[in-house]
Amino acid sequence: MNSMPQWLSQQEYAAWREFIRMEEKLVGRLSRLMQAESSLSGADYAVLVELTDAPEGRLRFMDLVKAVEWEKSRMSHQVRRMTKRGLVAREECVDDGRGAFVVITPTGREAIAEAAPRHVEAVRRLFVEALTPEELDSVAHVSRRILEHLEKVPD
Amino acid sequence: MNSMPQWLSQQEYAAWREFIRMEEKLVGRLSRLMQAESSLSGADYAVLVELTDAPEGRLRFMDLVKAVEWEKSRMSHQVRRMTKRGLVAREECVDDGRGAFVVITPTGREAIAEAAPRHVEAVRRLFVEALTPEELDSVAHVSRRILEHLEKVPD
DNA sequence: ATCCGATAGTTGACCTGTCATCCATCCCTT
DNA sequence: AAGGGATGGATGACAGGTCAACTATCGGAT
Repeated sequence: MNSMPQWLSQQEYAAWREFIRMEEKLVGRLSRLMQAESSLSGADYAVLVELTDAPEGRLRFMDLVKAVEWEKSRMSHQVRRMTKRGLVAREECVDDGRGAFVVITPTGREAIAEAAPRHVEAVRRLFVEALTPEELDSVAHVSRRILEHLEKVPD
Repeated sequence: MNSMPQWLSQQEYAAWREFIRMEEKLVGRLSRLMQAESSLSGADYAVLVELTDAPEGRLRFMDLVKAVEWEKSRMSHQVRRMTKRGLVAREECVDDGRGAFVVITPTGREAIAEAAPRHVEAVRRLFVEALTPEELDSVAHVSRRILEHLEKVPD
């Protein structure tokens, strides 16, 4: 791709390349750490955090989907696997015959209570500690800019 | 996680949260775009770029692994799949009985020649165009900082 | 009352990546 | 020359995600 200067400037290409290398390494390493230390994946963690924050640890399936911004099929698979492991349970919804609730179980609460400190610690070690406060702000700012842009731009 | 202010400051948490949302959306969208437009995934693309840049489009398996910084088992699977699709071929290595070469095929060259412009265009639309030149520099800088830090920090 | 589009959620096939393990060859030491 | 650790690479089982279809219910218009 170095041989295609007409498409991306040196600067643009460098930014992209560094960014993509960084995110692969950072995310990869973090998820392996989580897997190893807590047997809770990032996906498990995200779901359990949402449920923990919800009243009675219970959320409508679709609300859960919206909260973590996944596709519903992904969530459906995820919930099935987590149910099998006893981390969450499904409940029927009286109001809406199509609906379902997802509830965190005691096992699930235990799991996230144990995982959370390690997870936060990993984020601190790998990410937060790499950067100065100014750089942290800069990450937040740039991330928001990209997110905004993604919402405006069509596929 | 809002309920654990002692672990990550507001600022630190905000930066992490925005970053991770952004990278999920950006990477997800880019890879779906690539899949749809060119039937070449990001992984396929990375491998073909490396091979294209190599003399005779040929690289030792392990050199390829190092070039893209993957695990070797990932590369092994990837090469098998790409071989099946005719994008690359394996060749024996005379010098080293254990060794193998991976070579890009004419089909592979065609594929990347067709995919490259679309890929670059997608990177431009989703990423480059979201940011000012200063912000691009900032991304590159922060990414490097994190990468350096990752190398220093043990698991 | 019924029809119909929208919403809720599931499922199965398929692709990608990880981990652990395995085998063969290489090369260094004795 | 013979071991033995390191290196090169393949493989199989598995978890995770995407896509496309499918089912079932809801709710508003007729």
